[in-house]
Amino acid sequence: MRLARICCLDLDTFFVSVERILDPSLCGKAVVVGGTKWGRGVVTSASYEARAFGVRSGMSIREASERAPRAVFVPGHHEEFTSYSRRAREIVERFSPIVVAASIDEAYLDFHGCEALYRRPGDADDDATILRVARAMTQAIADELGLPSSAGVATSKSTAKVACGLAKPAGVLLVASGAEEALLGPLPVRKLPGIGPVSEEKLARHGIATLAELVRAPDTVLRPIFGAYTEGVRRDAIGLGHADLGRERPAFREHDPHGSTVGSISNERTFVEDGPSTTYGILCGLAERVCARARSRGVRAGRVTLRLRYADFETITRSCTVAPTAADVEVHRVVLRLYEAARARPLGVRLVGVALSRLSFEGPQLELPGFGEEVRRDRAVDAVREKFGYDAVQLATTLGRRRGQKGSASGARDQVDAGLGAPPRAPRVAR
DNA sequence: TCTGGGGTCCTAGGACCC
DNA sequence: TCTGGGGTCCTAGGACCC
Repeated sequence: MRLARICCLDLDTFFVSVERILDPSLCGKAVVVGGTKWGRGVVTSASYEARAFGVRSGMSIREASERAPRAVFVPGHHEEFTSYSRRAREIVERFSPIVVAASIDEAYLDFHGCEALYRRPGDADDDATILRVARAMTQAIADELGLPSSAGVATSKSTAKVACGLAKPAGVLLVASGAEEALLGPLPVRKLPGIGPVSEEKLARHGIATLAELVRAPDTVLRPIFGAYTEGVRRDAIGLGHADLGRERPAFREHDPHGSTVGSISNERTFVEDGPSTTYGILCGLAERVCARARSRGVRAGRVTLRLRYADFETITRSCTVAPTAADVEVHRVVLRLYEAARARPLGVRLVGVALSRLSFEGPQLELPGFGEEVRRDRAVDAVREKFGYDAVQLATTLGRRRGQKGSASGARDQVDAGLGAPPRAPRVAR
């Protein structure tokens, strides 16, 4: 018997809500979080007042400022977002022992088996009990943190998420077992998690606009669109999807040697102007950052990927399998080699990125020549950064970029190569 | 003044091996 | 002389989510 015991909890317009706590004068105003007004950023969160002007998350800041010229644009206090997210999670964990964080502002809970614990004489049935508990949870988040949130409760993760979306803002909706298909059927296909703009468009070409129509569509139509997901999409569309909460993403997970090969760590930067001559310095800075994050998580990467986006937005990736490493110099070498091989077009570059994947937990250190030295050096740098902040120590090439040195790309590379032999860093303690 | 940055998962072609 | 078939790894790209 399927029961409505899976709960999706989502903090409403999370970044905006945190900004309003930090600056109460933003309450009641159209607020857009995400980069500066004239930069190249996009909207990461928009208040309902801003949405009334047609502002949506993912939209460029430029377009948002055209639609809502009088809105308040703020870049966002990201450390505060992380802090509030953690505190919200602590509250949520009081309500169920099974909580899986899906993102900074979203979590799933499993209430199976919790009915007896929460049951009260006034509750009509167990569904009413769980609904009351979900309301108490959003109320606790509002009371203790001042953050609005919504919750959806259903028999599956997918339906719970849809219900949560329907409950917004600041609402709670429980979809009882058996009521799923009636609720989901009339909804546009785009409402189902996993169906994005591309699939929506492909379905539209077959005259499929609603989930009820999707469910009736033959396999010959759905298979080319959803591939391996086809059966899962079909089940989700009638509310018979999985009730298990799945894996927590590595970024939100404590150290877990059993999940050792999943996950990736990446860092990318879009330039203010296309085609800077300091690309090499930026690449080294990105490589250093992902390596530092890998070391802090106690993992090493078996694959290094370079991402490059040209001025016309064509995006390419080049990757390479490596012996597991989290050493700065190794990743520098690989990234610069990939960049040399990848840059074929005589066009400006607007973004570069570095990703580490095939992560494995650090075993005993290998006794390879030079390996121990690199690791010791990186660890020393990590220790200084731990104390004085990330920017306290920089690679010479990265520093060059920060000081605004122009220099040709090949000049920058020479600096890097020179840095690889000798200890590459000039330690600089901030302040 | 076009279009961020962090991720996950799937597909498909080619290399390579048996 | 076209020449099978299966399995796995590597790589590049793309859809989707927040």
